[in-house]
Amino acid sequence: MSLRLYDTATRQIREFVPLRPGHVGIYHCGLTVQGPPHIGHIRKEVVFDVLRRWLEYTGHEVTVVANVTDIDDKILAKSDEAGRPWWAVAFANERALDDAYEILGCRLPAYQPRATGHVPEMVELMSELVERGHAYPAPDGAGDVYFDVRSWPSYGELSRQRIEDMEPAADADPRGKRDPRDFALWKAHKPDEPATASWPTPYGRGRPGWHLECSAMAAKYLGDEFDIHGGGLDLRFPHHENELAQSKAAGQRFARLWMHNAMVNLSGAKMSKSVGNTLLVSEVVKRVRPVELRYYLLAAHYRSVIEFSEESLASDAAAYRRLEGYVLRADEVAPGVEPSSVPAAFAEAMDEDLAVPQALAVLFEAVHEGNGLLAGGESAALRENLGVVRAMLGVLGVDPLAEPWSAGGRESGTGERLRDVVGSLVQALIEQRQEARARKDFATADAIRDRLKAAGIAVEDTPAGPRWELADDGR
RNA sequence: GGUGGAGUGGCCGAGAGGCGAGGCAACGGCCUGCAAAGCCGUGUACACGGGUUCGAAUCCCGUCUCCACCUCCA
Repeated sequence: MSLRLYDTATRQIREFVPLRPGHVGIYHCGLTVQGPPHIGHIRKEVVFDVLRRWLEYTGHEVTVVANVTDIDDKILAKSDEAGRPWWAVAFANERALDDAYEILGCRLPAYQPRATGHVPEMVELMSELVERGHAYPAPDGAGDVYFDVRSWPSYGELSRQRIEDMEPAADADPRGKRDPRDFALWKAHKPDEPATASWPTPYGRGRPGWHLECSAMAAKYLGDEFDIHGGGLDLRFPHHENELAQSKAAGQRFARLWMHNAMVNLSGAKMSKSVGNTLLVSEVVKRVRPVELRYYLLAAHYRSVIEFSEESLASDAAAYRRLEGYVLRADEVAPGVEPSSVPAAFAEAMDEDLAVPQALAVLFEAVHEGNGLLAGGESAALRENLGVVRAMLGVLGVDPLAEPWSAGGRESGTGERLRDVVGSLVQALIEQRQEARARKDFATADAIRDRLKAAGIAVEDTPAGPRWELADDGR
């Protein structure tokens, strides 16, 4: 059994065969850093992080490249508004993206190339396209360079559209375009834009168009043919279509398989800045813990739309706590169990186009079994179950005993020393409560428990004695 | 207008001709001094109308509704 993935280009689930056995190269479009990431953006990161973990679990070495588009119209506009250099705006948002990666337990890509750091590669690619007759400088001499869509017969193959059916560009400013659908490889410098936002080319000064960036950087880091190109579904057209056309027209083979994750909707519409219905990662993480947000974003199949709601977020957070509760309790009873290996049914689900919902069903069944085992105390069966459960959680990146979730316990950012202090205070109170219970002074015992509860600490009595954890403090 | 996708129990969310995925919530019970957690049990759902079939949520035809892309967008 091996991995099968849905390929947007052929619209079918195909067996995934890496170009080089045991090695997988993935390029997915990162962000245009015009603002901090919202949960729609980060869904893509979580989806591709799970893919990467699954590939690694099944013995592949994975190279992930995710670009950072750090120059574009909106960044320049934001820069104007804020009175700060465009690169300062871009960098601040790039930082916010990296923070989001980290807080959600997504491992960083191997390379995060910035567009502005790869201008020579882009110019080279653009010149190649001009030489081959697939691109041309704007006849008005302004410095724009366009891709000639009519020169590339398979243009439209990725999104299955015929050029005739496409709506012509809305700006209605063809400026010498041979076809209104021709798109800009390079955008001429405009007098009102800062000089630092343009670079010299044989066709005049200007800055790169978005599509050209990805083609140039994918080839630089992954070669002229690589395994998987990913991104949000909204990028399929025009961005990925254009990338594909450019790279192929320049003689490259480019991506072997295209993967697109579905959107996160809010109030029935795609979460996006232009609609004004975004939920920033930094905001949502105040309502649920980061690991719960990660679980929420990965629990649905990656090709299904997530209609965001507070209710479903809370529901998934509760579901995750069930998984976590088992692992933490089992680890207390049977300490030191490391992740082992994943059950066959889990592997089959993951292999079938990352069927995470089905994989989760396998996981929940194992946890259910584990909870039963837990009642009997330490046992070989419990240890085995815990190892298997941890292996599954690890593939999804939500094992509470693994990095980064284990470090700060349930509350990320809680200092270790502070935890120790709180721990011993709580322990003292729990001992008092135990004494009260022993002499059947339940009023006192309950008062202590209520007091702790009010302080955000949940105490529960188990066959192995009382245990405590930080409560959900109503979030 | 073109290209795709979706409508599943109170909610979320898989599945894709025949055995009630899974989770959240709810209710009853067990356990508990009481709780919490857990365990046991309780729900016959697949937008609507036709059709095919021994059998349809799943296939076919029609209808309605919703979403994405065709403009910057994960």
